[in-house]
Amino acid sequence: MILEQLKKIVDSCFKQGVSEGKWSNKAAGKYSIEVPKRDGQGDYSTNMAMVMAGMEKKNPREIATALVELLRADNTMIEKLEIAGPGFVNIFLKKKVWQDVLQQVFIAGNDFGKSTVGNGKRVMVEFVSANPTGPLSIGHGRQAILGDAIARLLEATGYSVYREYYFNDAGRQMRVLGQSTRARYLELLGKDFEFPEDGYQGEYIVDIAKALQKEQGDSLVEEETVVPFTEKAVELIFADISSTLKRMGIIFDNYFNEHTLYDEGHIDSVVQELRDKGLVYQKNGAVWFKTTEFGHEQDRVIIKKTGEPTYRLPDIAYHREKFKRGFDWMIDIFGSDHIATVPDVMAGLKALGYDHEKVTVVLHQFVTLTRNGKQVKMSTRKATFVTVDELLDIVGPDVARFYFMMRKADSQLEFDLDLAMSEEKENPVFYVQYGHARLCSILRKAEELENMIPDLQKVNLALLTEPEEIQLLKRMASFPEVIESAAHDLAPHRALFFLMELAGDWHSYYNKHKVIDPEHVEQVVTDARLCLVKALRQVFKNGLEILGLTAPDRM
RNA sequence: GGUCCUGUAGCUCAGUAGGAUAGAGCACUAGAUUCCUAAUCUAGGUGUCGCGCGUUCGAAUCGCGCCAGGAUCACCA
Repeated sequence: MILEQLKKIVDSCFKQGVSEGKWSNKAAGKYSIEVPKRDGQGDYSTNMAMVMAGMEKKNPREIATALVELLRADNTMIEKLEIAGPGFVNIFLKKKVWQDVLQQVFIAGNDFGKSTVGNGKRVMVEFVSANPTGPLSIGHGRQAILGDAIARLLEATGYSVYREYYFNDAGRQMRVLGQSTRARYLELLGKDFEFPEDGYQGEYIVDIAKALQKEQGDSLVEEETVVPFTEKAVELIFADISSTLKRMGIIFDNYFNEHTLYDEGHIDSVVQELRDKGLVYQKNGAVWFKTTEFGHEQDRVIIKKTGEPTYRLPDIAYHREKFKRGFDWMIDIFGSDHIATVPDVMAGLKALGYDHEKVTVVLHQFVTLTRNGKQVKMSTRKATFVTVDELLDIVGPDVARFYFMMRKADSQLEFDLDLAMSEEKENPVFYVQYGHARLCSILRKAEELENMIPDLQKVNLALLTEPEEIQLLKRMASFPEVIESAAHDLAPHRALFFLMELAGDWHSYYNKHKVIDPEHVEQVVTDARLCLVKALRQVFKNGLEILGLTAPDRM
């Protein structure tokens, strides 16, 4: 907000310069205003003079001087101006500008940091989408948290968000699941059994078999089909998955079953439509989609010679349904192993006449687990993987969520179990949460002393002049921008880093300055600082909440 | 071989539309607590930003070419 105001001032000075013939309009929109890295270089700085220098063939410092003269006319925000380095104009703002941030925080309250830039646009975030063959693995965990955090950020910036989980409980994988379950069931009853070669070896299959035994006794021994086994397995695994998601605080608006696409004829109609457009042909008994028409290296099979579709076809049909359901924007969160499917789906959508740019795919890299400094080997087949549930048992939902959000999607994520389990010093989750708890503690103390939280209108905010206080005010002021940019770039980690930095500023301040200390701190200063504390608590609370983390009052 | 991602301090990683002397946490060392929670703070130092060339006032950031690691290239999903 402060940046926006300053931008207006700078822009109008730029225009004034144009109308006075000091420079041309060429640099419009090319220059920027940013926060300098180092102290002493102002609250903000602009590179306008340097951008212009190249275009106008003039000395940047001359332009900077002219710009400074124009900016000097402002007396609302600007305290001081300096020309530095190769031609930066450093802008120092009045302290009052920062002190007034507290007003904004109090007025906005729980909404501070949120915005309406999304303008109510309907966005679907599809994530997790694991088929019910077993418990959620660590990789799913990352995706679940990443997707949910992106959804939360979009909600915070004014989008209307719909969370969807796409799954398929049919096909070969389900047969194998049923066969595995039957084998375990027979094993439990001491009968002969044959475990499928590529069967699911996890302990959870045994649990499912036990549940079946409890409900059905030995009545399924003579069962010819695999159906009751598959059904039970799917039922229990799905219950397990949704309870894991619930533990992580994730609630989907809808679970979309691939079946729907067949039952309602969407698969057939996609094929028909592509056929009508001449983009489909028969070869070797299979049906091929001419993806080469869309710049791909080779065509792809969409219906096998067995008559079954490959995964591409339902994926395309599913995305078409998303469009038909009227979403303005569709975000898919996938693991990097899905990379090959993306171009095929996009080609399908293009072929069907949809604007594929409304689909954004976020691919995240893998997760590795380390423990005692060594990488934990994970294999689903051998069931040596760590499930999200087990992880939650070990570290709890806040820590799990925090760690999964700590890296940008493009980076591989190393999950250090030792660090995550630590309840002391080095755990960044507690560092941030402790910041909030400390603020609560001070406010409790204020109440105990019947000090009461002072009325903002009566407090003299001009008493907040310590460098650490200005730093905290600045940091708070940037919160809405951070949330907006994190949402825009679908990058929750950036909001998390903000909270860690805010916590750092706050812990330093806490150790250096007293808020409540009748002997050394004047009451009027305490009042002002209590306002600062209250506002800080609000920012911590909002930030933690937007990311789905809890904000404990005490620790 | 094609496509995508990654390569920044001993380790794990930030670095938003190219900006000034490249940052944080961990680890290591030494200190800080009569009083708002020491799950905290303060002070110590490290870098050919994988390599090379180019674009320009200016490159970790953009382009091209290499090198290394990961993912993926089914009539599996």
